Amino acid sequence: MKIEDALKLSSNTDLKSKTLINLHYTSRFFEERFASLLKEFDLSVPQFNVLRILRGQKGKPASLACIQERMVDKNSNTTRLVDKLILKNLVLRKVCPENRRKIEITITEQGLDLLKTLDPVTQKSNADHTSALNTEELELLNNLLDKLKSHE
Amino acid sequence: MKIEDALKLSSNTDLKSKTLINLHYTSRFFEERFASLLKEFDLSVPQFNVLRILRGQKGKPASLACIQERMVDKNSNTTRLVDKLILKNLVLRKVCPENRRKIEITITEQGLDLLKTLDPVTQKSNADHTSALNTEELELLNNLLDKLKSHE
DNA sequence: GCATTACATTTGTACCTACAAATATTGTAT
DNA sequence: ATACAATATTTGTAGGTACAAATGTAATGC
Repeated sequence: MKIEDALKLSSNTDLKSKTLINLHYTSRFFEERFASLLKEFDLSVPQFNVLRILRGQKGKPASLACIQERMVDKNSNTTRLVDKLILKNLVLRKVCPENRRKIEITITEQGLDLLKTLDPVTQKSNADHTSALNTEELELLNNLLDKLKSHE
Repeated sequence: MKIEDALKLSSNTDLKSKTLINLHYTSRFFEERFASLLKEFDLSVPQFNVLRILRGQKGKPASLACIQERMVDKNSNTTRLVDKLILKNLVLRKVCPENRRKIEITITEQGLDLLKTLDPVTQKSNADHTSALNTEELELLNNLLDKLKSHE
């Protein structure tokens, strides 16, 4: 469905504005679906992202700043996200002994298990959500998005 | 900048997942910038969208359900968004006389004036944000986004 | 050493989002 | 007419986002 029909956009909405609205709307469309999938596992999208980043550390602990840098939503309040994950026993937090300003966060066995359960689920969901585009189109879309971000 | 570098994605992230992450990240990237622009005018993005929808009504009042249907963020709590706009004298709310379940919302002169001030500002911002793509690429991007949403 | 600055995180506040339950009004079936 | 369902909005609650101020720790200059 074209974005102008989905949101009944005025016919004189210019192409540049329409593209940004379409980007926003399309993104939210899939985020919502992904969020409702994760909800069955009592996880929010940013919480899931924190876990994924921690797994990527392969045992090496991560500081809050390090997590934040790699989050899709850069402005998430990482302190409070980690608080929630600690309550669920999915991550551990301890003060870095070398630099007590820093916090060392690691994923627990339970967190790794949860991700292991989620792997096939999220993969299937992502494949399903992108099923309308073939490989070539997906690469094209990625390139256009990367180029769009490169504006000065 | 490629998304895998921006977020230091694992090299074995599949194309489908990468595309959805890129979509999410790119969208947030521009939403943030747009939000900080609107902030100078003491408006949030959803508040701005409500005003724009009301202007599109050309005097005809809109119900909350009607606004909601046309919002980019469908899950905004329109009642509370409208509350905030009323406090700023940008919209009016009254009960529909034919159907007292419905609420009729209209934009005030002050709201129209604000949008008039914002028009050149947002247009310039949108043009700036999309400056990295030419018309052909923008149309291609729109088509890919529309196609992506059409998945079954 | 002591003040100053920089760094890393935490806390506070206002707003937004997601969703379920509650309220009020209208329409419908019998 | 009354009960029941449908519609439209409101309210409550738990999380998330944005941003500024506060806290605690480490590094630097004198």
